[in-house]
Amino acid sequence: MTQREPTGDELVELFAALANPVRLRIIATLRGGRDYVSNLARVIGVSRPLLHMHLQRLEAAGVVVGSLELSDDGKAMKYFELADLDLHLTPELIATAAASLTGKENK
Amino acid sequence: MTQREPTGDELVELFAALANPVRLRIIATLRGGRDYVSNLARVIGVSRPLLHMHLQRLEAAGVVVGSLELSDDGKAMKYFELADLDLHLTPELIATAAASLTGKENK
DNA sequence: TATACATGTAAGAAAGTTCTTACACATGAA
DNA sequence: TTCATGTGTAAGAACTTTCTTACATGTATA
Repeated sequence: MTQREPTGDELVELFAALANPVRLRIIATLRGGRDYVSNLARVIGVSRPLLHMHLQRLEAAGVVVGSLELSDDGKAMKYFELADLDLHLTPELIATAAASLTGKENK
Repeated sequence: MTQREPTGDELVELFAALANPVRLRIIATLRGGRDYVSNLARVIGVSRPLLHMHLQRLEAAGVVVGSLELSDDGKAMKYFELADLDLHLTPELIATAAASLTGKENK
C-alpha cells in the first residue's frame, strides 16, 4: 500500500479502513510497537470481538499485519503490527487510481 | 484540509468522503476543471440526485467547493471545483490526529 | 402554453457498518 | 476440576450509507 500506486479499488478499501475512530486509535497505539488482540482491546477500551473485527478490516486493507504465535506458556497469541503506510494524498493520486476502478464485480 | 494538520474527527470525515468509487470519480473528473451538477452527473453516469448527495459529502469534508451562479441565459448553475488536498498520509499523521478524537458527542 | 434545461429535497428500499452478547476451543496454574 | 488467560466466530439489533423515484421550484425558447 505504500510502494506501488494503489488501484482504485485498493484506495477505496484503504480509505474505508481509515474512516473510523476506533481504527485510527488502533493505528496510533500500534505506533508504540506490536501488540496482541486482547491487550489492544484493553488499552483502547473496546470489547475483544469488536477489536477483532476492526483488526480484520485494517489487515484486509493492508494497514496492519498479524501473526499468530505461541507464547512461552503455550498460549496462542495473535500479534499485530503496522505495515508500511506512506501515501502522498492528492487529487492526482486519486485521479490515477480512479482510472482503474472496476465498480462492477466488486461485491 | 491541506494547510493545518487535520483533527481526528476531520480526518475520519475526510477518509469517509474518499471511501467511495463514485466520489473518487468526481474528484478525478473535477481535475479537468470546474463543472456543474447536471453535467457532472451526465459525464460520470449517475443520477443527478445521487450526484448531489455525493457532492454534499465531499463538500462537507472540504474536498470540493461549490458556488451557485447565474448563467447568461438566467439559469441557476451550481459549479463545483476541487479544494486543496495535499496530505502526507502516514501512521504519524494518524497518531497525531487520533489524539484529538472526540468520539462522544459526534453523532 | 409546453418544452427543455437548471436547481433542490423527501420518502423508502436495499445493503453495509458497528457493536453486544454468547458460544466454542485451548493452555497453565491453583 | 476450576479459574484465568488467550484465540475465533455467529446472531441480531441499531444505525448509516447508497440509490431510485417522485415532487417542487425557476428561467428561456419554440
